[in-house]
Amino acid sequence: MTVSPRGSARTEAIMRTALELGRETGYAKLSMEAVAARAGAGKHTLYRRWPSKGALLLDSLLHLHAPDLDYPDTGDVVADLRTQIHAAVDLLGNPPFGPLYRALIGEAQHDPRLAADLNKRFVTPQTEKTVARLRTARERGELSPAFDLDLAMAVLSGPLYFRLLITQEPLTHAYVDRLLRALFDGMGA
Amino acid sequence: MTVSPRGSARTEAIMRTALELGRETGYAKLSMEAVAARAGAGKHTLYRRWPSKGALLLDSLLHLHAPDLDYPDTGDVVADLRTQIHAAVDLLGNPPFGPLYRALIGEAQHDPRLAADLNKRFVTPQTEKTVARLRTARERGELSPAFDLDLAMAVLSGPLYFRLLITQEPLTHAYVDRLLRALFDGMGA
Amino acid sequence: MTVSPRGSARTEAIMRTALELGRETGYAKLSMEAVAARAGAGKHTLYRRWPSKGALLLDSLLHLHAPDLDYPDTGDVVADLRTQIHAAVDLLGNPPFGPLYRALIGEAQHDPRLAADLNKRFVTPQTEKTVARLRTARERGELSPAFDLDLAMAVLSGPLYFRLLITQEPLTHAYVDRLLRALFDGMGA
Amino acid sequence: MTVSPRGSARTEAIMRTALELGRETGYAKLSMEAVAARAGAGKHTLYRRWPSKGALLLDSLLHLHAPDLDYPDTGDVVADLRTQIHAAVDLLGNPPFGPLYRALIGEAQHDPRLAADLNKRFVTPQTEKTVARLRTARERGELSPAFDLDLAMAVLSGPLYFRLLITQEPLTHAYVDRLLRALFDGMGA
DNA sequence: GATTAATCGAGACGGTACGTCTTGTCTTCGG
DNA sequence: CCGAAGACAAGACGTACCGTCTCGATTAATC
Repeated sequence: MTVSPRGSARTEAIMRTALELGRETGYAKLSMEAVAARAGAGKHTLYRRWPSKGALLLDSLLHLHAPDLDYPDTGDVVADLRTQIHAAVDLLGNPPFGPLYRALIGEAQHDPRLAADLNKRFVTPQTEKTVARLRTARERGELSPAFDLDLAMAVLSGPLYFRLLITQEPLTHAYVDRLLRALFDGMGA
Repeated sequence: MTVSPRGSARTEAIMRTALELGRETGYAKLSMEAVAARAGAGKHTLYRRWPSKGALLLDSLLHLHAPDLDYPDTGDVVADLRTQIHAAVDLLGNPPFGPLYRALIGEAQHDPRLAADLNKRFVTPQTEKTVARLRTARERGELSPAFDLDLAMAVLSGPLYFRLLITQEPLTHAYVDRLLRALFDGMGA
Repeated sequence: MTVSPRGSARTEAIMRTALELGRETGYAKLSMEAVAARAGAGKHTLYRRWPSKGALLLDSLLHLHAPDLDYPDTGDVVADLRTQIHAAVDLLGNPPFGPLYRALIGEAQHDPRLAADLNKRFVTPQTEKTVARLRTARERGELSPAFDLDLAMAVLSGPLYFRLLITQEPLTHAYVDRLLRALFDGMGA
Repeated sequence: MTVSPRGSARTEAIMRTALELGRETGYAKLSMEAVAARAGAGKHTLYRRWPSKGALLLDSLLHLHAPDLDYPDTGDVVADLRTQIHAAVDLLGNPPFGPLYRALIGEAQHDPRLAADLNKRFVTPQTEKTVARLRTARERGELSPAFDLDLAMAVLSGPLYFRLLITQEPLTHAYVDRLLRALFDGMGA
């Protein structure tokens, strides 16, 4: 990608401003107009780079809070999952990432392009890392050959997103641990 | 001269119009203005009843598609959950309820009052019914005394909402069955 | 509990409230709605009596500040005119009558019915009194038989209204005296 | 795609539309909304230029009917005044200027900023021209050194405005002539 | 005194316009 | 020649009044 250094500097400044405003006023009150004004940029300059405020914010979030959610591999899959999901939950459940991420998912419900982007650039990579770590464990025999990797992923993520988006209860480490126990030790039915 | 119906007649007519427009144009393009115009109502009449288009749509959805998601009790808890969650998934995963419900959850991400309403009037009642049915089963000894009711609820709901809101994969009966099997038979870890 | 007065008592109370509000907020911010609310009256009760806020205010002004602008007849026409026009100018040039009267004339520019009422109930009676006093003087020989009564009237009133409505300079006794001198002694052309 | 004219072209088009609508529907029924719609302009574009419909109409009237009321100087002050006031009366007493001018004066009664503008941009310049012509005559000795210029001005204008705004009798040349005669020949008191 | 009939308050209702805001496109002009 | 600055059309926002209309509750006049 051949962007002039001046261009990318401009781009970064705008993204920084977007996050700043997002943090201050919340996503709902954020407008391309306001970001342009605050950043001292023309609106055209924003629209040239991002098609919507959702795209701008997604980009800003990923560039400036580039989440480092890579999996450790200590040999103990449960411990590794625990480590990593605790980190994920700390990221998603707290400012500044959390509220903006929630807002982006909200926006994505009426904007299919944003939904696709969000999936492609954040959700899918994360889920794939988790599935990959589980697969490694299954290959090593830590998990039964019939272990349903995708379903396990969903059982871990789903309840967290449900809390984040629906009930808005806090995402705690304790809750993650309950989920892991249920997943690997069973519900005791 | 045409007399405007008062009170609840007016209210219902507006809600019907709101859903109609919601179905036609989608939530994003819906405006209080348009609903008022189509319903032949003054804007004030809408704002007198609902503080936002989110509130209007939530109300419309619940009044006019009053979901009948009561649990059967055949004595077999797994079969009963299956019956009921299949029904829930048919409702949430298809028009007209599905898309509008998704949109409302989206809107709720920037509107705390709507989020609270959504929980109070739809989500919480549904989860409580599920938890109640599970509790009955536990009291009868169908489930172990240590069975974590809330967690089970979350394991069933979470992945469905994750599909609905994040990955937008279809909500199938088969997927529900996979979840139920995982919950009651374990993951085979 | 609260007793609603009927008939003319109600009417007077509303008029009093109208003037009160007019004084406080100015004519522009006055609304039938506000008068009704402040007076603890239904809007219907106002519209039953007056077709517009202009009509209400005109009525209120004339009933509650019933101007006593009758002419003295001391035998000296100039002195009598002077007395009376000084009084008129004190009324029109000062609160509460002045500002509301100005506003009514303003409103009358887009409301022909109000214009007609204003003329019939206030302006014409006043001019006729002046003309009558002048006619008496002419009949007594104080003025020449060719003296143009209507024109004299206009020369006295016109400049005062011009100040009131256009330049908004104060209406002073001194200015009235200058006008009277010009009228009776000539401009010295 | 149609390109919207910018700047002064847009401004003129809007003013033309405003007068057009003013003529058709009258000032009272005129709305910023309607002007914007008819002109194919956004409402913001109107509000960017004028703070109120009064300001818009005043501007429109002065730009598009720029009254040419300059005084001739034939050496005969009475004849010159007569010529010029006849012209003024033709302008003020007839459409399209007359009714809109009346409406503006009406509006100015509740809008001090409009009142100030009206004075500054129309009334004062006209009166000053008249006073200047009279002053020239006084300096030449056509009028007595004691001749009260401002008062003469008021005696000529006042009755005309009185007719325009209060009694709504027509502004005729004959009436102007009566006024001039009274002013220069006296009332014959 | 009981029964009408009118009058009242309260405020819902369909409308219209307000003045503000944001969106995404298009122009202008300075560096 | 690019980019800031912002003009522009479009149209929704939420508010304010308009004048009409129900709705019961009071009140006064008639029986």
